[in-house]
Amino acid sequence: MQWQFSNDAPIYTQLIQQVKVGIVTGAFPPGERLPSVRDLATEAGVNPNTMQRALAELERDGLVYSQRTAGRFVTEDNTMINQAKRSLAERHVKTFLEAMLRLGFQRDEIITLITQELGEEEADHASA
Amino acid sequence: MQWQFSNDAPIYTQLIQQVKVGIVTGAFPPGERLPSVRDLATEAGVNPNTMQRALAELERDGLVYSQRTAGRFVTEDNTMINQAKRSLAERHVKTFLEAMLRLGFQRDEIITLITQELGEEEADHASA
DNA sequence: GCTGTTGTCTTATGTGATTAATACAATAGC
DNA sequence: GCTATTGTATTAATCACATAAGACAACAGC
Repeated sequence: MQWQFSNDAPIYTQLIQQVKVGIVTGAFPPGERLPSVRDLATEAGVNPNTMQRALAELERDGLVYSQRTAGRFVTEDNTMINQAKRSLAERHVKTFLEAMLRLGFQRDEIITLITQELGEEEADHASA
Repeated sequence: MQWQFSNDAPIYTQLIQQVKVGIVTGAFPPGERLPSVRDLATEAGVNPNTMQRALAELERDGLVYSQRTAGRFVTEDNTMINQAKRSLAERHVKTFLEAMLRLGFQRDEIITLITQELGEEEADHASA
């Protein structure tokens, strides 16, 4: 798990996002025990309280659950995880398109920019 | 000019973004005088100091300039404005694609999602 | 049963963002 | 020239975020 933060948003919200991404991408598989709050905090380089806050919020979403002293676990509900993934993707798509349309870009221009950038990334990977 | 803020980022950074968008979209045309700091602040529902901070930063970017007591004006440099627009777009595209690829979506899946969403928006507009 | 680890809670402190309330010099407009 | 408006600066107060340090009950594992 790679942890990195920007300074244009609260750390605890970024923690929520990154753990969530870790879950939907399988870095934290369904049913698997997460490292303890303290360990995760150390790993991410944040205060245990901050990590606790993020995990508590993920628990409210149902993506993880805690067993008093045994630790914290990723949900076994694959449907919920897929739902979370689809939800994340949809929000990204909507946010992106809203921003681009607001800037005045036409639909075909957006498609063009996307395919261009995808091509470049592919080229980058090939040359790397 | 529509002002709205989320609580997951400092207001002054959101102000910077929104004024910048206003400039590149022509809501604030090149060379035009902006409302005073106080008026803009009132309009946006924020403190004048916060608006001042945002405008000062836009001034460092060169998108606006201030004349002591006459007010603040949008740059007449269309090249700079177009450059800002392209820069904003590129950042949106990159951020979006990074997020989607990290979630594990394939290139063609991304294209599909985009075109789907664009189709729905078109339908929305048509029905409205 | 003991012990260490777990999630959880509490209190205190520091920092940055934001608001609030002014104040000032410069000057456009009359 | 006067005056109101302008950008700009200063100081203080408030709030959320983040850290720090420590405490507690519960219980898994021995």
